[in-house]
Amino acid sequence: VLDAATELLDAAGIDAVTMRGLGERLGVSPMALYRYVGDRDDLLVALIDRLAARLQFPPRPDDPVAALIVLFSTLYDGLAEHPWLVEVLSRRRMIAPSVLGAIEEIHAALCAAGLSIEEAVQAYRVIWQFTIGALLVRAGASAAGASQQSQVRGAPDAERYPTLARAAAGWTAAHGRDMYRDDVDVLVRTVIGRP
Amino acid sequence: VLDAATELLDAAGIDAVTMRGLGERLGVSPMALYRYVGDRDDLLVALIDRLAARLQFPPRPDDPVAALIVLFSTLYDGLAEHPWLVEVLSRRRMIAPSVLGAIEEIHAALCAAGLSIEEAVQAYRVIWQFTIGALLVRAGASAAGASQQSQVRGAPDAERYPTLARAAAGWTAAHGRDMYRDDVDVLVRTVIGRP
DNA sequence: ACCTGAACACCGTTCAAGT
DNA sequence: ACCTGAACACCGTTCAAGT
Repeated sequence: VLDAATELLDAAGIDAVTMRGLGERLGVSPMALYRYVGDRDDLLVALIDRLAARLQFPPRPDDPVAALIVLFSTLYDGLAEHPWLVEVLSRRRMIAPSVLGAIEEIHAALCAAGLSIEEAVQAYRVIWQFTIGALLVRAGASAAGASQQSQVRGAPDAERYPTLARAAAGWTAAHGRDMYRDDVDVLVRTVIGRP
Repeated sequence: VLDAATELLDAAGIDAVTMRGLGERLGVSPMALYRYVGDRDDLLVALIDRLAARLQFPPRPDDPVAALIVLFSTLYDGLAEHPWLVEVLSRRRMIAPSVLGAIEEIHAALCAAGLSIEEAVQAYRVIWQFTIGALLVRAGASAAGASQQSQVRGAPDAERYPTLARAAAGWTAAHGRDMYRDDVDVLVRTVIGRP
């Protein structure tokens, strides 16, 4: 059912996952699929949950801060492979049941680090929204990729934007590399109040 | 040129902004538009820059922390009205030239608060990615809206997810309200190191 | 220069009809 | 129950042709 969709996705990308294309792959009319998924968006949501279920979390360190970084990094890395994912997430609110375990662990680690349950919820929301924003920025960056879309090339007009001009070096340094790991590190530490 | 697209967008939503629909509104063939935009995605990017240029920033307080909160909140509020925006951003890396002024001010305020230029860049990236993630989550939430998409309804299985069960109250509290202002507040303060 | 018509190669989805 | 054919109402985009 969804196996074929996953294969199709891995083989030909998200654009190939259409009702018609999937029907063809299964040797079946596109209409037959509507008995099983109801909707194309439904299909995509189910696909996301499948990808989430595939995530392999490495063993968690005892230190809550280190454990949090492992958990978030694994989520980020796993989702970063699929840029189309953020597009679906922007259309459908969803919490993939498959990641509930990880979310539980994150909350537990935040509490273990000394936060109250309310503080943990807020901290989780902040870091999660940061994570998903990082994914979105990354998706945009990879999509732009070879295409010379980077407006604001070189030093931004020092007259009008003096601080940005000074910051240009830092920007281009951040440009290529993926800064998620560093950023989530400072975020976790500051949120927990342990610099 | 883009005026018509903006009107169409405001009147009938992003789905109505198609080459064909826009051509019809202008009393012109869809093909004529390709002399002016090159691409549908191009059109959407230009539209985003237009929305960004429309943003009205209130006067900034002298206190850098307060100024940062005003700047980010205004960006957030302005972009939150257009959920389709994150979809475009996920496909195209872009920095709308119209918001460069705001970005400059943000960096300046971060430096004024005592951060080095490198720290300011990192702080900006973290808060910006958090902002865009908040927009994405919000877009998903509003899209789900009336449709009963909220899986994980009620208290999550206390057996398997004890911490989440304890957190349930905090979650449902956060559910309806928009927490951006509160969240960005703590984020700015912690990043600046002034609790 | 600027625009059009006709066509290509697709979509998702509905709905009545088949086995 | 499960599937199909044909059709509906669209898309973005190419390309040769018009004024």
